[in-house]
Amino acid sequence: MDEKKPDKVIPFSQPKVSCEGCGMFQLCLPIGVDLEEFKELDGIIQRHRILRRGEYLYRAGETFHSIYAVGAGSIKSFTSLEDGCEQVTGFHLPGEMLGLEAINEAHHPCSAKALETTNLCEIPFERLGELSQRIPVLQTELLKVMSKEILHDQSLLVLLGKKSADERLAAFLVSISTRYKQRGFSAESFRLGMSRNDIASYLGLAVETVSRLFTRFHEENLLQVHGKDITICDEVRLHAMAQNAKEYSGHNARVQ
Amino acid sequence: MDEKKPDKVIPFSQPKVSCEGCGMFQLCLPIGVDLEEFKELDGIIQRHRILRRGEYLYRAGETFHSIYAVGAGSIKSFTSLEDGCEQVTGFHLPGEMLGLEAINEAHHPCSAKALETTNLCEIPFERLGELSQRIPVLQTELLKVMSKEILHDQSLLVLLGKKSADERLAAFLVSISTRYKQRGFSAESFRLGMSRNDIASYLGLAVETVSRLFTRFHEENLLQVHGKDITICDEVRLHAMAQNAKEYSGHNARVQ
DNA sequence: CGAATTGTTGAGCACCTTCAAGCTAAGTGG
DNA sequence: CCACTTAGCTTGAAGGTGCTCAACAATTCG
Repeated sequence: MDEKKPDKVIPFSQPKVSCEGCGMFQLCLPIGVDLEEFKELDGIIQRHRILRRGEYLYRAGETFHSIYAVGAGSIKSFTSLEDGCEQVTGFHLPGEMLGLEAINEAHHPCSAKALETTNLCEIPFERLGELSQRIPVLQTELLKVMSKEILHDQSLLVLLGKKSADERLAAFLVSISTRYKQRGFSAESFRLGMSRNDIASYLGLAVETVSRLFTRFHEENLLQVHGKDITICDEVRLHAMAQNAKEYSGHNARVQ
Repeated sequence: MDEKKPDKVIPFSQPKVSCEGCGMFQLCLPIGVDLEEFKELDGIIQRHRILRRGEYLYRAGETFHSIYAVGAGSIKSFTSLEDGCEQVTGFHLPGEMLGLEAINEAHHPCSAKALETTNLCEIPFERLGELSQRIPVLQTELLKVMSKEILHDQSLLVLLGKKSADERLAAFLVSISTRYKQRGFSAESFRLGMSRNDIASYLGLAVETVSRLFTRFHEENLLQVHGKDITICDEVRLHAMAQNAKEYSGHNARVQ
């Protein structure tokens, strides 16, 4: 795990970049791991697994080995219900992790599928466990990532439990926008990798409702919508709406 | 479990029972921690914090120090929205843990309040971190508990995203029943510590709807309902309903 | 280019919410 | 101990939000 032959530079073809060379470097395991420690971590990570649109990363029921970090592209997590329909439980954008919900069990409780061509880092959980035994910061980071996931799910609970359809879509867009921004991408313009169906499932709405909302948001000059390409026009109002759809309308929300 | 100094018996007043003496012993940190290790864990746990009905364990925004395990009684977790109304995010029964969602932040993202007289063990997170650095099994267990929480939240997402009111209440009752059973209590008869309002919030429904459902379930001989005291009469049908309300009705669901 | 999948739009209706009133239970003070 | 107050629960009636069904448009893909 320590001694490294100079295999860092790979001839060509497969873009096998080490974490240090990866744009997502500070993002996957955010901070505080010093360089020596980091090399150990780098050593266990299996880099650049690539999936094409529609391919599965794992399926519900498969045995759990690794957690994953998204490099470029996007992934959806979902559970399939008895009657065949899916409930989308999360979208994973560049720099985000997935697979954490499986740690408790021997097998994955949900499936993960690429929404577009996506590359990921695979982190064998067994070895990550050993490693974080030795590297306190790593343990803390791991717990934080999991805690963050819990937090995210709970904010989703509020969304599904209390919010109207308007508020849900607004909150969804704000969330995506914020996450892109954190990763250094544009917060105003982005492409939604997922289908309207996926969005509807995630937000607990019918597809038709989501579709109607997009056109209405467009008419109200909140957004520019061209299929999957979204541009946020009135960020302030969208934020206000994400919290409370009734108060926003008409008069501008007070400008922060 | 073998050599014990006679410090087990405490003079009197404050019922300061060690974990070994606690009925929830194997439940909080389920398994596999050997005795020596366990004593270390036992050493950092602050036992028997007691709350009366309505008292807060912590409030949203307070700084995070500890996670908690419920001994007897029950706790609700909830976030308060801008407009004052609450979204209940979880109920915590004997043997279950709470506070995990705060690990990522310095402060608690939600509040926790006792639904009845409740005693808890407080586990300072800082020291638990150090300890699990030394005791691999403990680290694994901690991750598992968190992963389980994620899993639970995700099953709730499905509930709120896809299920009808009938299915939601049925699933809720099945969940409570199952959890009591796991802890060695009756799976058929139990008292719901929370108000109808709390249940409604948790399930994303109006209070009136929940109330109506209880009376309907009673009329259909699924349950006996006397205020907060519930007895499950037709467990099979309730289970079937929790998954798919339409298929269940009339004809018996196939018996497992 | 044609087939298939995905997205949009419209109309009607169902489920659940909202509003409103009465009821029960619990806690308080005289 | 009872009257009073208050909060919580139940029940009814009306209305709206979002769903279902259905047809059509647009996009993707072989």
